Amino acid sequence: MPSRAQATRDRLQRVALRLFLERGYDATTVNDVAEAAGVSHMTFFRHFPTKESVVLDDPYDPLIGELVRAQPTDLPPLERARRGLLAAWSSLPEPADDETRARVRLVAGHPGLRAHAWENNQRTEDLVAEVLRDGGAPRLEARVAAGACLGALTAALLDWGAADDGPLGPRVVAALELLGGRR
Amino acid sequence: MPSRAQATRDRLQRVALRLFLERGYDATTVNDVAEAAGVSHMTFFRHFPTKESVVLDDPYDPLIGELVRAQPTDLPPLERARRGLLAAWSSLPEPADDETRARVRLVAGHPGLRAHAWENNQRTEDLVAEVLRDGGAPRLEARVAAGACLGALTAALLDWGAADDGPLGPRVVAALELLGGRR
DNA sequence: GCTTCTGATGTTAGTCACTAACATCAGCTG
DNA sequence: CAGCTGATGTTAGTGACTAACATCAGAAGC
Repeated sequence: MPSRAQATRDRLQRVALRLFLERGYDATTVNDVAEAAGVSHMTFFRHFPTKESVVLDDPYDPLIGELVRAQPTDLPPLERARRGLLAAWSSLPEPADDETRARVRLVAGHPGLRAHAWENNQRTEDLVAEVLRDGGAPRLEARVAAGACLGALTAALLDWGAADDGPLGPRVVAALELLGGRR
Repeated sequence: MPSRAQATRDRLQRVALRLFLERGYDATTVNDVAEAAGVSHMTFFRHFPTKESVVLDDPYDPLIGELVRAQPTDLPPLERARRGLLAAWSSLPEPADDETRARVRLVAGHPGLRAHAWENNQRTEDLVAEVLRDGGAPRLEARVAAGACLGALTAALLDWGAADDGPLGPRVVAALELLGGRR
């Protein structure tokens, strides 16, 4: 991980977020970002495969997979997914700073970005569904459980982004609790 | 609904699906589709706002909103959403023909298309969440219920698309049943 | 210090989705 | 047949993204 490249990458990301917030995402071209960061647009694309990807990072999949797998297989799949995601959440550092909220809002307010964010989510969902299937769940049930839990997680994140106050954690926990089978 | 325009639209959609299946989505340009349909690329974009939209139609939102709203407000939001979506489903014609399955597969196999399909889904989700809030549900709970139900629906659709046999309807019903609070 | 090698970056010239402005053409109405 | 209107074509863009090739900065070895 050479440091010059890493510095350029960080600079691009920082500058991009700032410009997107200032001028709006669509009104900011990749060229604007590159120029403001003092590089050419090619350098931008060497660090980020798409304009959207500069806003969206999501490296948590492996951890989630592990922790869902660690839940007892005699639970119903929905419950297993739920507990696994709760466990994953509680083992992560709270990333709920203001910059993250700004990022969530940026994404929430832009259909294209929302769609891309959902792609990440979908990858996680596929992973969770696969783990559930390995634990013996029928395919449909595995997918539904994964879809419902990830849907709830996303809802919590968007809800937190739209709110002005309060930490993310409790919302995530509350969202997953709501799937917990009380009626 | 003038008939010439409608005919052109239908032709574009038919030709597009055929070419996408034959050559792949990315390898087919909008110009290819337009040319094969005997029109210019501008005509394509007059009928479909994006290349992706020619594959994705989704006019069911208003019905879903109505039917969720029609469920008793003294039910928990998740249950209300669940029953409303079940009602909406059972009042729709079964669209589960081979062409639809081909379409679902096309979408499932292409990240960009999946993302766009999710946008439609998100619109529906927002609508359902809003209806639930109108019925007195707290914001987070409304979003979670909507997210979980729509996630389950999508899972059912993808599951059906990936399978070789069987109708869609029962899968949808089964998916929503799985959210029905048994543990 | 100088060469050399390599990874980071720049330049240039594309393709393709998508848009705006304006021209034209087909079919219907009077 | 004149005229109107909606469907379509033409042209000329912008902007995301890619490929090919050139260059430049810094570390490694001499």
